[in-house]
Amino acid sequence: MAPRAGEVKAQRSTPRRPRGSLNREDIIAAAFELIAGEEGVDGLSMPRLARHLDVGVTSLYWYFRSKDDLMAALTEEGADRFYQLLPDYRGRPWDEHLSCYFRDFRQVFRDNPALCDLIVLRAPMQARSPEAVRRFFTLLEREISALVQAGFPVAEAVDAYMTLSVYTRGCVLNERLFTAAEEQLDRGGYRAPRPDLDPANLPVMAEAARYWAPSFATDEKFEAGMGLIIDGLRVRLAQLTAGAAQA
Amino acid sequence: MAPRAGEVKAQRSTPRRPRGSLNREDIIAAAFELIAGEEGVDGLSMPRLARHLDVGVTSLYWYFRSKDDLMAALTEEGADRFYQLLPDYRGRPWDEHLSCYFRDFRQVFRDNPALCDLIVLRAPMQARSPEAVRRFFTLLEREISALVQAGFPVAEAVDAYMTLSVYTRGCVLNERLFTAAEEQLDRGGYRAPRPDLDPANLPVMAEAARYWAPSFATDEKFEAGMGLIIDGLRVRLAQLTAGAAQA
DNA sequence: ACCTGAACACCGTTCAAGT
DNA sequence: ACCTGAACACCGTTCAAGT
Repeated sequence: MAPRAGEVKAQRSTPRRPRGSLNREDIIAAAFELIAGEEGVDGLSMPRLARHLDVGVTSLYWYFRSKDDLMAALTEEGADRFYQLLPDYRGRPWDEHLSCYFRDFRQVFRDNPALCDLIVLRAPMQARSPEAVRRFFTLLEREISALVQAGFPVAEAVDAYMTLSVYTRGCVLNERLFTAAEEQLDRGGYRAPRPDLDPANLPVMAEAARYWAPSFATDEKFEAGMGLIIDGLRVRLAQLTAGAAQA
Repeated sequence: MAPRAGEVKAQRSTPRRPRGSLNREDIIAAAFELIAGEEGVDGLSMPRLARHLDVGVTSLYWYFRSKDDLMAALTEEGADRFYQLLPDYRGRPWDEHLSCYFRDFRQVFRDNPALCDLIVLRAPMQARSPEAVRRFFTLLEREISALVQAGFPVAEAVDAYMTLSVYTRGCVLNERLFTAAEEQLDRGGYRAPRPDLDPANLPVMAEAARYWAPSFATDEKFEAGMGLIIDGLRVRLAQLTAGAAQA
């Protein structure tokens, strides 16, 4: 069937790329440009990426077996970028070190939604290459050593770091889902009115509504939770040093 | 173009459904059957759902404006199911109450991956109907009242609950991503060998590897983190009662 | 009022080429 | 060795009907 007049098949503008003009790194870089934009990680598609690179869609499949394969590479690159954005707070007291570090940890994800989607929402560690894992462990070495120097045994230092990491990513996830839903509601979704909390049936929640932060997303709420965990760590450390003094 | 012999257009088996034979609840129930199965939430599609119901795809659009609309309904129903699976631990000491409650909180999500995907990965509260929010607040009233009775001011009780909730969902997310990635690797993905941690460069991590739990997914690790948070709460409570005794 | 298939734009992926 | 379009199965959604 002949195309109707004015019917233009979506197609590449240039006739053909020379042979060496494409490579893995350029594709990954272009993908990061796309996901950093309006459409985000969800808006990334192979056709869109090909268009952005002015390449035939199928050319991408020479460098990546599948979209999953590409996503794994993006996740890996994203994780590296993330580690490099975390400052080094060594030298401060251990509790101050921790709160500064995880405050920034959270802030980096808030500033980079694409990084958040890549790492918090889909990057378990075993999906990464040996080099990426090594870089990850190097970061952990730095952070966990600081706790060991403060007096924590290695096992407890690991638990401490992981607890704060899990908590922080939980906060980030909460906030990310919250803002995503807000955007969707703004784009014409039905927004239900807040139900009024009857103080007769729900006396505590009626009062709690005054302190309520949707999605636990404020700096204050994050700090409150982090403070609880660090207080717990202070207790442990006190027990440990007391035990050591006794022995 | 006439279809080739043996070419069968995927189509409904029965000729046409009577007029009142479909409704919102049946569609939601069928969707839950599908997402509870092998394919999970990601495998849910409008055509698949229609096939499962033996209905024309477009019939679904009479009851749900869009797939997003359907997903919101599933999330809402899922949240209700989740609340009902949480047992009531009132009457126990506040710290025991909390640890039992959040231990179950985590276990429910581990037992129901579909519920986890629906609620942990995409259900911020403001996407829910007034009734669902009311039911949610009713649960919170029960849980937070227990903390208030133990001596926490309302604001701190809310923070305590939310901190544990965020931490627990962080653990659940971690584990969910981990198992999803494992499955993908088992389905023929390339699995990189663990890098060996050179004790010369990474002395602490080399020792930590012995205590390492991938994805913080063991019961032990979960309990360790929860214990830290509850220890932090004990500190607060002690400060509060000391302050009250002084006044 | 409720159910329907045809049709459209989009997606991921395979394949059989071209250079 | 690298790049390509045609083609396929699938998806979400709209529309103009049928009953």
